[in-house]
Amino acid sequence: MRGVPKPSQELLRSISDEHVLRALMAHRRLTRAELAVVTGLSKPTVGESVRRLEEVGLVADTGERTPGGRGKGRVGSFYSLGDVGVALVVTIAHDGVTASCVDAYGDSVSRVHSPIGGPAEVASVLPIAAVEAVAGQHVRLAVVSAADPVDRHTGRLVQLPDSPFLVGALDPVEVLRPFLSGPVIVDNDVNWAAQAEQASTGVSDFAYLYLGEGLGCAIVSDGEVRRGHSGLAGEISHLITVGPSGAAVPFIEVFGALGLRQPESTAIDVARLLESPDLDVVARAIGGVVTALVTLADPEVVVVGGTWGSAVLDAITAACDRLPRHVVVAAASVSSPSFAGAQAHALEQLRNALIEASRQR
Amino acid sequence: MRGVPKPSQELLRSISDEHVLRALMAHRRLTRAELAVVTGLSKPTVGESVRRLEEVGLVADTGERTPGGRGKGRVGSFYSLGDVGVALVVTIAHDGVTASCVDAYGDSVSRVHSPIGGPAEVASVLPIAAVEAVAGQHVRLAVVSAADPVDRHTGRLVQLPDSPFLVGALDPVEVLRPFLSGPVIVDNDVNWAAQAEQASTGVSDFAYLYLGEGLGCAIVSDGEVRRGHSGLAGEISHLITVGPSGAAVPFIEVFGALGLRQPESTAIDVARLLESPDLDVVARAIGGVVTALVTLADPEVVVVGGTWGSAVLDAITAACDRLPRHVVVAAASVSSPSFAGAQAHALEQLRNALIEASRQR
DNA sequence: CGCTTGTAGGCAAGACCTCTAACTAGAATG
DNA sequence: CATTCTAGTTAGAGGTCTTGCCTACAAGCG
Repeated sequence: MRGVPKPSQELLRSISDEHVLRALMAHRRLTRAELAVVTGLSKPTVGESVRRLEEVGLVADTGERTPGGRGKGRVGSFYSLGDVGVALVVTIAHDGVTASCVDAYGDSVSRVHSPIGGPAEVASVLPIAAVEAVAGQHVRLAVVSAADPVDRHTGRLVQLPDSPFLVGALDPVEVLRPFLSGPVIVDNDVNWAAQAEQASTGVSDFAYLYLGEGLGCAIVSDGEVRRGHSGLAGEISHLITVGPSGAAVPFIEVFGALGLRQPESTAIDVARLLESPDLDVVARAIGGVVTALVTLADPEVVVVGGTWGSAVLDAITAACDRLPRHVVVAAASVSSPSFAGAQAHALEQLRNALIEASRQR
Repeated sequence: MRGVPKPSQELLRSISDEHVLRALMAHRRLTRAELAVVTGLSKPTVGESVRRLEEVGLVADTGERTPGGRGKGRVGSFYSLGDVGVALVVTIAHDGVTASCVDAYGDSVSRVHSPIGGPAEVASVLPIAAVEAVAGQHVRLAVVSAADPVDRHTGRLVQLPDSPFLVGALDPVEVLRPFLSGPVIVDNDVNWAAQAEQASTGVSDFAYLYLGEGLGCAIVSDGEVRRGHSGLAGEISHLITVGPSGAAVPFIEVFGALGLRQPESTAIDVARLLESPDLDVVARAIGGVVTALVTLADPEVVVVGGTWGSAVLDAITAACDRLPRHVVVAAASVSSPSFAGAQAHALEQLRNALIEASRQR
């Protein structure tokens, strides 16, 4: 039984405030009369709510006045959110760090990209990029996308046996905590990409198969990314599939057996892979992975993304057509999906934090 | 953004009523004074709510009075839920149909079991068992557990290629609709079993591996059973795993290759399996299935149930200890898990339906 | 210039809901 | 029979929402 709130006048008031705040988030600036129409509340109720929210600084009179094309009538005052803080969005990939701030309207108010030469530089570059993106603004929370598995409970990046470790050991929570007043939310880039795809397509049950230097997968069930107990759901390197000779081997070893891994590393050599004569073998192995996805997660569609995912889409589709349970395979449709997904989540959390703040005082 | 209700006095009232109803569901009978303590509401508020609910028949004066050991003081009246209807719980397995009614307190008020000889008899036995269990009561909804895959949208039982079809083609929604005034909720028995296990252990991320005449699996993520797009998540017969000779083969074919399937059927011959010298091969194949579970769903624990699941638990544990990603394997702890899970869901839905009814009038 | 029209915002009254505090009802106790 | 204790009711205050009406104010028109 989920906790039902106690009935009280205060509850009603906070619901009114939430309606007003969400309307301003969606429409940027509105007069009280417009707020009444948009929220469905009465004018006096809106008036009271605006007065309260203005008092605690969540809403501010913009100074703008209505007449200016709207014709006749008394001038109205436009209200918008006050100086209310932003959310920090960070993506960490093996080739660089991006930091960006998003405000409660969903606008990027800054964006900094810092290329890096290798994993070792992340720890030093990250705070610098963050400072620059933040630029003195009040940051309420941060959302981080990293190209490695993330421990769900600690937010730390973890290395799994025999898996490429692109970003390297890092504790983003610790690094970013000084810059903000709220939580740091860390997750794998593939999970964020899937979340962006979910928002874009509206499909509630699908799998996102990421094929790049690393191999990953995200599973969306009932409209949400499912991370599993430790946050390692979708780390498919060790999934058993069909190897070159038909033997049962871990997925990642298919690439080893075909000589498609980078020297001195566990990462995949994408350039060589794309010219390889063994693409059909790779596709058959991917077919085994898709079989696992279909049997265990039953997605409506398997979305394929990553640096070489779309290049081999036809081969994958052909391999999947031979499977006993049919499934639709499609290419990913969102660009910069990890960033988009992380930013969307940051926006949602920022908005929730503001609603929460309106309840406190 | 989930729909936030509009603020109104009526909303407060309905929340008060919900508190009173839930308190009575949990405690069976309470005086108004006790209701005030349990709900945290004031005495007058409780008094009003009881009056309203009594008027629409959801609450009734039991006639019982307090004094009887409680000492001095004015006698109080005990209130309880009125004649409020029940939920029908049905399990359909290859060897019989069980029908049972549960009331809003969670008590089974009737239970009927009808053995059957084969799948063909289900259609005729089901309505008879339902009539007997219902016995004229007002049934608000039904929850059905079936030992075959269930289409999530239609509630119909479906046959997957090369999978045993224990119960056979059936549309429980159509069969049961005449007996009740609300929805019929159908799902696979393994999913219900996992739900019972979830309620019993409180673990939010785990997998339930069912090993019986049929093979099945349920995945619980973030505290809920995840069914996938069509409801076929966990139908693992075709999952690729390690076969007898080390080749990559579908899980179900391991049993075929070892001669452990029943003649003229796709079901597993459990008696022969338990005496088989190839249990290590079976365990290794199950290890491949567990690997898929771990990589895709990242469960905290893999719970093993079914008619032969616990018998081979040690072999499974040994096979899983050799996997690169470690996972805890445990035996299922709930008895009659499918029934328990279905009944728990029926109870929850029945209670919600009553709260809903209190809002209508 | 003054009147009409139309919009923004505020005020007043009324309907409800919940709460506290005080009061009534009624049974056991000594 | 007075006391004590508990159940339930009544009265009044505080708070929120809504409807309906009023004031403020700018544009347009004769």
